[in-house]
Amino acid sequence: MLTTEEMCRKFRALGLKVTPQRRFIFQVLEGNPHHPSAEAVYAEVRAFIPEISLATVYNTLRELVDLGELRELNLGDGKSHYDPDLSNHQHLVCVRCHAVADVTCDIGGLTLTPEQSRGYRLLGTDVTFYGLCPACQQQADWPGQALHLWGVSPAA
Amino acid sequence: MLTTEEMCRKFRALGLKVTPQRRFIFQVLEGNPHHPSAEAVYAEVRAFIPEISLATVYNTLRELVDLGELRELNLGDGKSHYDPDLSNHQHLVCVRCHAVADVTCDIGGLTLTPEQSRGYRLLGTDVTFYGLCPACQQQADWPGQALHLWGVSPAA
DNA sequence: ATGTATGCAAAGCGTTTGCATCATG
DNA sequence: CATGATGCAAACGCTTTGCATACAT
Repeated sequence: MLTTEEMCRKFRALGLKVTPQRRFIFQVLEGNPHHPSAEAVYAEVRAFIPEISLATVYNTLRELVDLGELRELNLGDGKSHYDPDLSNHQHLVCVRCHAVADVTCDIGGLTLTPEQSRGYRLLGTDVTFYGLCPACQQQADWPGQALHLWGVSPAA
Repeated sequence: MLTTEEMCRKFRALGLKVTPQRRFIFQVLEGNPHHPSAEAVYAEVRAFIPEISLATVYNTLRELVDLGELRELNLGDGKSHYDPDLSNHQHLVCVRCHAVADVTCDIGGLTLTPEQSRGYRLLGTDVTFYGLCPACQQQADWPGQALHLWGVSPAA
């Protein structure tokens, strides 16, 4: 994502208005490494604008996603998470507590042959790694059955 | 997933009961290549048991997923899809109509170094390709902005 | 006979939308 | 001043759950 000031300029250039609500949302997202959910962004922005509504947060997040300034992530917990880091990186997600670590790994080898792509025009590839984070490995109460929730290929 | 008969045996062995509802759900899923949603499974099973409830379908699908007999897929359309094919394969999803093609491509090169895995115990890797299916490439009404909805690394 | 599964309906959760009001450009 | 954004609350779609009844074992 661009910096807050650059985002404000971009919004104005597109005929969109820069409200205090939007500016604070930009600010909360700028450089945010925590992959926050909409609710988490809402909570953070409320520290600055207590009256902001959750709907405004959702609307602004969607605009940023549509503008290509924000990545929407599915971490498997049923809610969308948002990542302002547009650089080529992947995510390593804890299947138990949904903690996320950024991973930079070369996925250049992942190409589809013409037979494999079946006439699809390939637009992008999502690679997500699933595992147990250090903290959750300590916990004894993990049933161990939930890997299947993730539609995942077994680890090598 | 196992065959319907094998699934019935497995359920009984686990102390779970084999009802006509469950047997038909197994049957609809067995070898099903269509990555159906819960609603789609419900529709198909209703052809055999018109009185079955959607809740029963959801409950049985979840049991199968928990038993590791069914893969739950997120195709980006907001609902879960189910895949009885447990073999190592990936999915190529149309970002416009959510059509799905199975892809078998070697992801063995996707390994994380110890520094990359940050102490996580790696359980699996999800690779999903996004693109435009042949039919949707014909449509002119595609805004082309929605790639960002997918948290995706740009195509090579 | 025991205990689990079922159907139904309601609740739950994340997200979107309608509408009157407000404020940016 | 005109258009687009806001807040609120209601609606939404998917999924889960509570409960009384029915059925598999």
